[in-house]
Amino acid sequence: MATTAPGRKRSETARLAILDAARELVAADGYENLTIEGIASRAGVGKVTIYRWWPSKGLVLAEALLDRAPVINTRPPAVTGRIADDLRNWLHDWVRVLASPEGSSQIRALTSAASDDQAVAVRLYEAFTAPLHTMIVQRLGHAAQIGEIRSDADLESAADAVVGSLLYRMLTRTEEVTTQRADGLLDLLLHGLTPHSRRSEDPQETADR
Amino acid sequence: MATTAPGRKRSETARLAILDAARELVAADGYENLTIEGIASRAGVGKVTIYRWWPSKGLVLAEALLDRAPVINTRPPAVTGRIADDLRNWLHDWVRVLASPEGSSQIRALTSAASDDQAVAVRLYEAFTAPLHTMIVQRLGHAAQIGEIRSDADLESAADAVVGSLLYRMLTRTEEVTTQRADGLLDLLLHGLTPHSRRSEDPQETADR
Amino acid sequence: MATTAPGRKRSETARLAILDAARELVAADGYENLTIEGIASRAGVGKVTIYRWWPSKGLVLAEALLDRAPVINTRPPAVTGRIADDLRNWLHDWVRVLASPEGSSQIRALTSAASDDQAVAVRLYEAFTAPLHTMIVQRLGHAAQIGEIRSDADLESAADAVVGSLLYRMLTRTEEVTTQRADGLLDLLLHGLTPHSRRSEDPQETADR
Amino acid sequence: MATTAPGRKRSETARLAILDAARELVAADGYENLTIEGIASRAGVGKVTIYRWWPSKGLVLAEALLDRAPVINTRPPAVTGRIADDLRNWLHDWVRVLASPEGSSQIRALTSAASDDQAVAVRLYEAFTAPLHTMIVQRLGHAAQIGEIRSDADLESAADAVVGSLLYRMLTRTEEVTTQRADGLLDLLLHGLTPHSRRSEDPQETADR
DNA sequence: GACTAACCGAGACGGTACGTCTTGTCTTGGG
DNA sequence: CCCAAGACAAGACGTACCGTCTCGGTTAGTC
Repeated sequence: MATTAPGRKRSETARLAILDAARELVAADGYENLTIEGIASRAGVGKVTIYRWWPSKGLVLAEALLDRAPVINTRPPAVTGRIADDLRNWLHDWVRVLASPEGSSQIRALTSAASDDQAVAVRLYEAFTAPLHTMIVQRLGHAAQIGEIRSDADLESAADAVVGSLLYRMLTRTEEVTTQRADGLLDLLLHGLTPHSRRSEDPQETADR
Repeated sequence: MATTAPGRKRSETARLAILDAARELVAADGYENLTIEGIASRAGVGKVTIYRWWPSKGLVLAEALLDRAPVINTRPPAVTGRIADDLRNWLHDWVRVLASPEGSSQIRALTSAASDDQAVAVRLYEAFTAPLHTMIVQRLGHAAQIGEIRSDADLESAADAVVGSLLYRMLTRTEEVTTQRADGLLDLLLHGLTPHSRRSEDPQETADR
Repeated sequence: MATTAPGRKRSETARLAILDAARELVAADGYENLTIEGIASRAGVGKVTIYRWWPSKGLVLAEALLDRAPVINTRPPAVTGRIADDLRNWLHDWVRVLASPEGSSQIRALTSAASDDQAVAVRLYEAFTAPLHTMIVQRLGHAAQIGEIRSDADLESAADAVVGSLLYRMLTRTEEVTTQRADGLLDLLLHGLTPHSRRSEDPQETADR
Repeated sequence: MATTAPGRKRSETARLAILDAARELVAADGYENLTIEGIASRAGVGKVTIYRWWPSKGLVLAEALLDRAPVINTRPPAVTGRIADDLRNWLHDWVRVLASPEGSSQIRALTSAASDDQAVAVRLYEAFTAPLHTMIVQRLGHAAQIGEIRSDADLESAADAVVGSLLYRMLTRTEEVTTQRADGLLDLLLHGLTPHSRRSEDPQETADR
C-alpha cells in the first residue's frame, strides 16, 4: 500500500524560475503589466507549467512575494523596554519599507492582485495583514499586562489604526508615508492607552455608552 | 473673438449612457471584468466616443462613481453637541455604507482602478479620501478650539487613523466593518485627545522626542 | 431603403496579403506545416482578420490557389483538328503542370486540405475536378457529333479515367507522371472510342449486359 | 555468441492495444482528429511506448489499417472465364468497399496520412496501390496471352485508369462511386483492348507516332 | 441654403494575451 | 531494457479586448 505516485516529479528548478521571473517582472512593469506569457518566457518555462501549479496569476505573485521577499519584514516589535520606544522603532522600520521603491511596489502589487482575485486577498490577509495586526496586539497586550498601558482598551482597534493608516496612505499613493506621521499616530494612541486611573474624572467620551 | 467652436456638440445622452453602463457593469462583474467594449456595447455607443472623452477606463469609472453615486455619503459630521456623539453618529453612517454591498463594491472598484492608474488614484484622493480626511480634521479642530480636546495633538494623524482603519479593513475584510469596531477606535482616539493638562506627569511617550 | 452597411469596409490589401502569404507558405513548407499564425504573421495581419473572413485554414488555401494560381491551367482542349491530336496536346500541357514542382505541390496541398475539410473538398471539386472533367466530356462530345468517335460510349467514364489516372498517379508517384504514360492512356481510350460499326462481330464484352 | 538482448521484451499487449486504439479512433473522429495522446490514453499505454516503436502517427495508422483491416480486400481478380466477367466481378467488390463507410473512411484516412508523411505514402503505395495495380496488369496480361485482348496495348495505363478513376473519385468524395460508373469504364477499356487485327485500317490514333 | 467642422454609430484593422491542446522529450519508480 | 504515469518546453489554437482607423450619416455654427 501507499504506493508512491507515478510519473515525473515536479521540477523545483522551474518552480523557482517562475517565482523569480514573476518578482522581477512585477518590479519592472507593475502588476497591471504582468502576464503569464511574460513570466513563462522570462523563466524559460512553458505556460502549461504555470497553469498546472497555480490557479491564477495573482497567486503566483503571492507566492513569489509573500514567501520569499526579505523586504517584507514581518518580525514582531521587540520587547526591550518601554512600549513607546519599541513600537516607534518598529514603525520606523515599517515606514522605511513602505517608503522604499521595492517595498511599496511589492505591497502595491499584492494589493492590486488581491483586488481582482479573492484567493489572493485571503492569502495576503493571512500572510501579511493578520500577522502584522497580531504582532501589534500582542506587544500592546504585553504592555497592558505589566501595567504600562490601561488594560480595558480595545487593542484590536489600536492595531487597526496603525495598520490601516500606514497602508491606506501608501495604497492611495498620493502622499508620502513618513516617520513624522507615524510618530504622530503613535503619540496619539499611547495617550489614549495610558492607564485610565488618572483620567477617571473625565466623563465625556464614555458616559453614555 | 471667442467664436464658439463649430461642429456638432457633445452628446449628453451618450455621456450619461456611458457612465450608467460603467456603473452597472462594474456592479455586476467587478472592475477586473470591466471592458471598454462592454461599456460601449451596453451604452449603445461607439468605442471611439469613449476614447474621445476619457483617457482611460478607470477615469470613466471614477466619473461614474465619484460624481454620481449617492451611496458614497460625503456630508461632514454634524456640530450638534459633544465631539464624541457627533463623530460616533457620523462614523455609524459610514459603517453602514462600507458594510453595504453597493458601498463596499463601489469603493473597492475605485481602489482597484486607482491601483493600476495613477490618474484615478489622484481623482480618488481628491474627491474622496482628502475630503473625508478634511472633514474629520475640521470637526476635531472645532472641538480643540472650544477646549473639548487638547489643542496640541496631531489631528492629521487622528484623521489618518479613522480613515485608514475603516477603509483598509473594508478592503481586506468587509464583513468585519462594524459599529463596535468604529466605537472602539473612537473611544481610543478621544482618550488620546483629551486635554493633556491632567497627564503631564506621564513622560514616556514624549520624553525623548 | 437599401441603406448601406455601416462600419469600415473590408480591406482588400489585407485580403490579398493573406492569400499571398498562404500561397508562399504552403509552397515553402507544405500544407501540414501551414498555420493561421504563420499566415497572419507573414501577411502582417491580425489573426482575427483571417478568422473573420474564412471559416477554416483550408478555405484560405483554396481561395489562394484555386482563384489565383496561374500554374493550374484550366483552359479547355483546343478544337483544331483530330481528337487525338487535340487531346494529346492538352494532356501534354497537363503533364507538364503535374510534373512541375509548383503544380504538383499546389494540387497536393489542395488535396490534403480537402481530405480534412469537406468544404475544401467541395470547392476543389467545383473549381478544379469538375471543370476538368467537363472539358474532356465536351471535347469528346464534339468528336462524337462529327462521327470521329462512336456516339454511344460513356464519355463520363472516359473523362474519369483521364482525370483519375493522371491525378491519382501524381498524388502517389509524381515522378512517374510522364507524357508516355498519358499517350498510352489516350491510345487505349481512343481505341475504345472508335466507331463500333467495324466491331459488331465481337460480342464478349457487351453480350450479357 | 548470439546472446539474446538483455532487458524486458516488447509487450505484444501494448502493441495490439495501440493498433486497435488507432483504428477505433480514426474510425470515430477521422485522421485530422487523431492524436498520439488520444491513442495512448485509449490504449492505456504511455506515449513513449508509441514513440519508441513508431516514427510517426501516420505509420501507426498504416500498420493498424494496412496489415490488419479485412475490409481492404486485396485479393486478385479470379481467372474463371472471360476477362470482362472476371474484372467486372472484381470491380464490383471494390466498389462495394469504396462505397461502404468503413472502407472509404479507412482509405481516406490512409490517404490523408500519406499526404503529410512521405513514409506513409511509400507504405500505402507498396501495400495498397501497387498490388492493386499489379493485379490488374497481371489479369490483363493473362488475357493478352490467350489472345482475349490485343497484346500490344499499354496495360500499365489501363490499370492506371481503373485504379485512378475509382480512387480519385472516392478521395474528392463529392460524388458516389457506383457500379454503373465502373461498368462504363470497363466497357470502354475492353473496347480499346480488343485485338487490333480487326481495326488495323483505322490509322488515326497511331499513325503519326 | 450651402459649406464646413466636429460629432455619432458601427465595425474592420494590427496587435497582445488569454487559457487550452498537442507534440516529442525527459524523469520516476516498478517489472 | 521495457513499461505507465506524468511533468516538461515549445508553440498553435480560436477568443477577447485593446486602441486606431475608416465609413456613412447627423448636427451645429458660419459664409
